[in-house]
Amino acid sequence: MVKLQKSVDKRNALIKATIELVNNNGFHATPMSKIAKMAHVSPATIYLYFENKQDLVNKTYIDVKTAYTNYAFANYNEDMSVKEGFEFIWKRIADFKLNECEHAMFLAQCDNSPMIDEQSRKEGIKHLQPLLDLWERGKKEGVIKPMSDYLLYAYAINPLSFLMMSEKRGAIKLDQSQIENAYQAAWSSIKIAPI
Amino acid sequence: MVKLQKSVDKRNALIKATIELVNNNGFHATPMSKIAKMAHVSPATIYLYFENKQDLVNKTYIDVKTAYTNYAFANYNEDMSVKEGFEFIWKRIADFKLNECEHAMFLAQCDNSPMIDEQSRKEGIKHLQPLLDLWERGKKEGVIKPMSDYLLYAYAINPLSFLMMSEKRGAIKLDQSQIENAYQAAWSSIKIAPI
DNA sequence: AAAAAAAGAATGAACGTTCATTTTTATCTA
DNA sequence: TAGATAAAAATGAACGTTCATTCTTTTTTT
Repeated sequence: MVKLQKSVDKRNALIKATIELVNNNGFHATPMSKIAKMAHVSPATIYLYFENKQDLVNKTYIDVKTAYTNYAFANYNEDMSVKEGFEFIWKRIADFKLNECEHAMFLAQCDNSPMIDEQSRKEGIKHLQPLLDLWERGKKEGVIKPMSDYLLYAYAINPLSFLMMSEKRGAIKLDQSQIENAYQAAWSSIKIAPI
Repeated sequence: MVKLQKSVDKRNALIKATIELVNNNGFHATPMSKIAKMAHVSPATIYLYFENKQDLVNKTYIDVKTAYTNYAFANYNEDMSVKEGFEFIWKRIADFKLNECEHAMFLAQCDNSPMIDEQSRKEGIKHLQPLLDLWERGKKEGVIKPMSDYLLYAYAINPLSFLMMSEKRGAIKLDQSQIENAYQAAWSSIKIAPI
């Protein structure tokens, strides 16, 4: 049997340090030496786990994006009605963005800067399929507005990133009632209004 | 009389170069030497116009943010009804984000990374007041949902940033009918639904 | 005892900023 | 107005530092 060479713990520590340092300083102001220090590892050791700095940050991005979508769709099943399913997924995503905000901040920074390879970006989008399927069904049933997935995402999901950043920056504090407001805003932006 | 020393053109060229290079490479991967080259100026000259690199990027941020809000509120007047006023401002902002996308991209990157001083960030928010006033009026009239300004902004305005980035990345192409869809989504997310 | 993993020190390139000098502009004088 | 002079603006080269990455050696594991 080919044993698991190299420790998974060390890799995780490196990913974790990368997230924290990039959140606070940005990609290019985060030296490998600091990442190494925070992960209690020699700079040279990083290169046993990752090809180079760009590879490290790409892999970190994919890791975090995967954690995000795994969280979002955990316990979701397709038997739910479109409205129920959307509320379920939306609230999971809200949970993730507001509780795991280190991860969410990292994604927000990656998604708005040229620091990630186009390929890793594409890789990260894949995992959103269940939500896109739900929307497709919603459009067929006449429950969801017949708009492109990007428009639906822009209004139903993406605002959570803005709210998370605002909260992280101390501009607002999101309590339960505001999250409920946000959900209602999200739903009313994409649902087809009753006549 | 103290004449206008130093050329305004040169300052503008530096700001323009900063926007373009930061958009393509990020703040820390944009060397002063490249900014200088693109502005047809010696590196040392930059320091006659700005204190240092951080100051240059802060000033650029404020410049662009000001241009953004100036554009958004040009020709707006408070006599309009809340619905009319919102549509007017929204469409101006959409115009700006989709046509002046170099500027909009720069703002999006600044707003999601630690590259800007907290103080310059605050400075940039100020100019949004007319929109906040409109929303205040809308809430009083029972036309706009009684939510915090951050929530309203998150759903009514911020999605345009996401759409602009997606278009810039080549993922979508926004035609007039999609912009109209986006407007309807924005409005339905914040308006109070008829009973 | 051999192989794999990890380490710290070393390397060369790139960066922000400053320095010494030159070029341009404005002011003054005859 | 022409020429001289001073001040301001601009420059290219240089400095000291920092960084990603590699090299050589040591430690750990098999």
